[in-house]
Amino acid sequence: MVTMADVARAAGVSVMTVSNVLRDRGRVGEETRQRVLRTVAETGYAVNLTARNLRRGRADAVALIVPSFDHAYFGDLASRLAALFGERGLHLVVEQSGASREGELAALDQARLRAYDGVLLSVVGMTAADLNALAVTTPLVLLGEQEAPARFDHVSMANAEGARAAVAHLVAGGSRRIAVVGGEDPRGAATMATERMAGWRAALEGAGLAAERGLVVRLEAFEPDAARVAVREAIARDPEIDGVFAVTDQVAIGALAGLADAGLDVPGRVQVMGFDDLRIARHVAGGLSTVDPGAAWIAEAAADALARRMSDPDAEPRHLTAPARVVARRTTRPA
Amino acid sequence: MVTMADVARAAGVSVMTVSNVLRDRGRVGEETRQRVLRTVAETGYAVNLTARNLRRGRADAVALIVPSFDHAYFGDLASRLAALFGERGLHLVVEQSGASREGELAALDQARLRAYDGVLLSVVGMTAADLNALAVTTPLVLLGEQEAPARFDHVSMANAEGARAAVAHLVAGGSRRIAVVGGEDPRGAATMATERMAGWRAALEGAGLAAERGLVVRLEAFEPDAARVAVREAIARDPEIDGVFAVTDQVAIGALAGLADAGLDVPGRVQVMGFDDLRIARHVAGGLSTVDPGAAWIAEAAADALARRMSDPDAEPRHLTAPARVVARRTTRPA
DNA sequence: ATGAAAGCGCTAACAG
DNA sequence: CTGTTAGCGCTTTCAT
Repeated sequence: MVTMADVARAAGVSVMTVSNVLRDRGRVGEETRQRVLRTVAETGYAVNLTARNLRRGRADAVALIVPSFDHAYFGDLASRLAALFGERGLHLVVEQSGASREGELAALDQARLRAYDGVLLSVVGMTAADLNALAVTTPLVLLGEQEAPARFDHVSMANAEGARAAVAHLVAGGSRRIAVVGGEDPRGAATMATERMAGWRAALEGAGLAAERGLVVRLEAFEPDAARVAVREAIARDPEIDGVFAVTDQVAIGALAGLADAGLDVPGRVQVMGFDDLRIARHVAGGLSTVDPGAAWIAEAAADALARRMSDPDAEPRHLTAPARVVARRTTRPA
Repeated sequence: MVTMADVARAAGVSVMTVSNVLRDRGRVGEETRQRVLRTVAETGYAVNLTARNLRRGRADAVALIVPSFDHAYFGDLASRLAALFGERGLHLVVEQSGASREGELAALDQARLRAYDGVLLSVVGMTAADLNALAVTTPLVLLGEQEAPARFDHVSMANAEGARAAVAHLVAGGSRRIAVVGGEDPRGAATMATERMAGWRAALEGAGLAAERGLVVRLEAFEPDAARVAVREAIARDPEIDGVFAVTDQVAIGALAGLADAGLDVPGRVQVMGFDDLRIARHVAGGLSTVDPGAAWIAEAAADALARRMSDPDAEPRHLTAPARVVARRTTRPA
């Protein structure tokens, strides 16, 4: 491995001159500059960022920690954030926590985090207590879950309100027995699904309808396969179901497949609503009606919040919620 | 920021003892150990990985560089790889190159790469010449594209053969005018799309059908929106089209939407084939017929190849190709 | 069982 | 315009 000292020796200058040339700092004679550059090219030298970062005390990089790489929502978020941080001269790297409490705790390992100038954490498995116990010194912004300790910056989406509006839209379209597919968190924590289910309940109650337990379709995983099977079973159990609110678009896609399996027309016989407005949403089933959680808004708010926290560690923590919006397409009937 | 020296002072020991306790190395008395551990907890100390990595000369981390975070295929790949490397005690971080030649070149910045023990690069925009010019010292394994310089390890999928089999399946199902949606790379480089298109051509020729230029539907981006519009236009231009081979499932989903817009029955009037076998493939349009490119195989081969390269930098480069397999579902007719 | 010294590769600060 | 000195926080090596 060739070091800066090797380059310096080969070019007949000091390491400082090499360093200065490479960073365009200090005053370096044009001739010397060229010689150093030539030597760098000849030797194939590249700075050791680990050493540079250690010395400078920063990395010019931020991390996004997501529950799973394998989810369209996070892919989209990561893409947006990469662009946003890029504009600020910061590199974005993505790490996976595994969507479990243990995974998140491990991913939040102080040591790991300290290698970055800032961290965006998309919480899923951790409880409020876990978050409270977190002793992180790296600038950190929490994403996604509804509740977060006041001392953290937090950017969330309007899960409950978006879900309420979505279900209200189903009601307006004429559905009376609306199942919620996704169910609540087993631990009763304020997770995305729990919040969205609360919105479902609120909408039903607001319309004078009963939020019966039988209408709650629990899922082990928020994936199409599980949803497809579960919806088929739910329909078989309760043929009166005439509306489906899926807690995510992925779940909605599975639900649509399950309804198709059962030979039920959408939206004629059963209306379907998703949540997330994934890019493919407009292309499935003629256009999946869903809730736009404000992904662009969230990415910008998160990037701003982290930049702010990085420049001022003592700034007052901010809790921001993106506005959600119902996107009516073809799996629901016009009101 | 609390350092190891701070902890040592507070615990009344030397930094070496702290280091030894933290890494479970060396012989440390139980009493001392407890005292150090207590001090670590009290001070909230966490090792500085940047310093540790500099000293140790490794990071216990590998990077996966993908063209875009925002693509289901790469999300899936990243998930699989994270698990595979996790088993080997290596941390996986994902970076985005931006799917352009410039982006990839920037992402391949020697300096960045050297911060990892190994790198997996999913090539898209770079030409063979670019790859050849690459002077990387970090253990590197190339992924995805068909051609790669012999000196690199390379794991690819059977793009041409998979596409050939897919189109042969369309022919067997009775299609005679089969459009390929995705088109070739403008630069004529051996990209995924070009390879898959070559497979389309081979299948047609093998069946005695003409691979007319009019059957090639070019796309600016391999996304549903673009595909939907392009397919609508193609069908309007040539109503005889009775089969569609989409170069990716994402494109296929858009193509299906376009065919639905045009009121054409799938698979009765037009058969549709995708490529990738994304998880949602089985849930769209009753089940999208597609090509399984062997994602699991690829992830394992890539992880093995990189581990091997990391342990032996001089090992003979290997070029591996995953077997592809047609998955016939409901958007094609049985032969 | 514990500690002192040296140095990983780089850059800030200052000297010339 | 260029070079010297010091040290970022840690681990390796060797001594005690």
